[in-house]
Amino acid sequence: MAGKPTSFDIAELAGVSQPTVSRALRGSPSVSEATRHRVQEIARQLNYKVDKNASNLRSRHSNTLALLLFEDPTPDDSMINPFFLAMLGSITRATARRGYDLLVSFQQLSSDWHTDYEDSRKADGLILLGYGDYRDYQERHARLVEQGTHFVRWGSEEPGHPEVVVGSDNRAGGHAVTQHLIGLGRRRIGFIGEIGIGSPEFRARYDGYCDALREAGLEPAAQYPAHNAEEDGNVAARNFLEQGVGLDAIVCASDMIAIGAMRALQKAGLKVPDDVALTGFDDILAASFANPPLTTVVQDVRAAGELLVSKLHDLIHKGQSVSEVIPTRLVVRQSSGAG
Amino acid sequence: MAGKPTSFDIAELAGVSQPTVSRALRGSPSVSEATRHRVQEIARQLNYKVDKNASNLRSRHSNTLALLLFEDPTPDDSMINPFFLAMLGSITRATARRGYDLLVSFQQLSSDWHTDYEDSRKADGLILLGYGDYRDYQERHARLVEQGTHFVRWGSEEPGHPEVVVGSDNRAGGHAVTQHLIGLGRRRIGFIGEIGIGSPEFRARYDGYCDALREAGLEPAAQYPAHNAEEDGNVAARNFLEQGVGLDAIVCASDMIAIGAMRALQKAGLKVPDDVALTGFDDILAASFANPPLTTVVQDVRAAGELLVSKLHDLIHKGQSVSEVIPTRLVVRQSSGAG
DNA sequence: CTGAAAGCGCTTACAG
DNA sequence: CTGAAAGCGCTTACAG
Repeated sequence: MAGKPTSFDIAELAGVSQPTVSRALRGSPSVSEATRHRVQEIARQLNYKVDKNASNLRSRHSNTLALLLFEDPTPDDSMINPFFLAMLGSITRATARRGYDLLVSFQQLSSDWHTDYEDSRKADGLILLGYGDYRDYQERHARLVEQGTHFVRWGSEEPGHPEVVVGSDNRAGGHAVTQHLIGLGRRRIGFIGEIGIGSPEFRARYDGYCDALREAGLEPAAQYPAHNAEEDGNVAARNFLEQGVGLDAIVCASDMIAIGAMRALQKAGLKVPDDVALTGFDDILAASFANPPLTTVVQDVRAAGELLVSKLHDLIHKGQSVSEVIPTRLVVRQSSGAG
Repeated sequence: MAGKPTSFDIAELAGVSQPTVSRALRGSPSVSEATRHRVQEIARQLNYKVDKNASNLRSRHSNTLALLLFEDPTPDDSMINPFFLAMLGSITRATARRGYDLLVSFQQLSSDWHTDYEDSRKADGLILLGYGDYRDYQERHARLVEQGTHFVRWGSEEPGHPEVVVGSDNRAGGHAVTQHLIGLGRRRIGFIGEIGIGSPEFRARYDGYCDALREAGLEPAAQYPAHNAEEDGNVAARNFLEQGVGLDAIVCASDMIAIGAMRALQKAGLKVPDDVALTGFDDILAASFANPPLTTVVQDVRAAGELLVSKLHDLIHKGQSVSEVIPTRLVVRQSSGAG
């Protein structure tokens, strides 16, 4: 027996047929306990492992999930958004718990990702993670649905799309954090973050911000676009300052944006939170180390990973599942001026 | 043609044999350009993708790399070390650049990882990433070598082991940061971090710390163990304080440890850096947001991912490669009391 | 440059 | 409970 042992080698040693080895190793109930024990013992001794390519080919599923991470407009090689990195960790754990392998891939929105994984039978299903420009995404999305690909997406539900989406309650989060600032006496509250069609999650946070203001009889004071990057937050805050918009608080669409905005404000000699209160969204690790520490909205990353995987599992095995919105939670630290 | 198209479907439509389709799609030079064009065009129209399970089975390689992330003694479900998360991002990018798929898996040091991937032909090679307890690792390591598994490891080279290792120059990093503190006039400098056999990287940082002190005619003032976690750093610093060890600086074996130590010092009413200077290692995102921002040693994560993947590639295709040490770089921020 | 044949190592009917 | 046969969809000799 040269090279790696096969099921035929085990069969010969165990004195049974090769299919019986296959059944025994998979724990089929139609194999006698004695046979199963003998086969498993021999397999163990020979360090035999089932060839996944062969078994996947025959059984027509791979027991593998693919995580496709598609990134912002600026997919430079620098840094991945820390929130997605945390999601990646959580998803990896959740797939392992369910006995799947996980294939991870960075994607450009423009590439062929929509066909590459399930079509080539590398994966039984896809997890889509990213802030995608929705207009661009929609064509591909239609293809996925049409081809019967199993997939779940992280983000916001889009009306009229039957896909399974798991996401945070961004609107409630934006509402909670804005209400918190209002309760602390802030009145001229601005917002930093994209609110266009390409950024539905930021948009929902913005909508929650507007809701809270209107409930309090206030108006949105100002809004500046920014993608989820420190530099974008920095630039947006500088714009606020240059234009002399007098704000006493800024709700930022993400922690990275807030950290960038904080840098701009402090550089301009303003005190956070005394002159301007500042809040983030995500609760990435760095948020609690900002100076002052950032009041923010926690996204439950652990639940997110668990739900994405379990729903994809249902889609694969039961043919259906439903979207779900995960509650968010306000974390009050010093940047909002509480206490 | 029900279900997904196969190479036979393409062959029939193109009026050639099925092996010719296979060759044309792989860009074999022994196919006429006309045939190749015709086949590729038909494949595109039908949205045909080569079945990876079949091609892997036949060709006996998977074009997939597996990243096995094995974690610290306390593999709770909480959080993955941010440095490893950054490495994960970098490795994912590097594998994609080389056309490999990446399988990601968390491993317990105690589990069967050493056989599970290459043996089952899920991957052509393994990337091992983690602070492993070396004693535990060695048995498995021997098995990997013995079975001819292709693998590279992140970390420190171990004498007498022929494996390919990529890692930072931890000793030089520990030396540089300690020398920096000495240059600023600090004299009683402690160290927080494990230095046992199970933590070779922390140990190397410690050795560099000792080197720098001795060169300056100083002695290591104190050392406390800590794994790479905020809480461990916090506990270690509290121990220093309780025991009344008078220190004017502490070199921490990682940023997470330093952040925890900073919390303990500040809680005790000490000023960083005025009373005690503090330094980290890794340069995770949170390091620059600590208060005060953390002087630390940068590990070149991008180079790390690139080298791990290219060396594993060489191992797979040329049968050999060599270990490499990546230079580190000191980043001076305020926690060390400079400027 | 192309085709007919074989075979990678399994799992799945089917038969007993 | 077990086995003989077939076949998943490719790639690889081999022949021409």
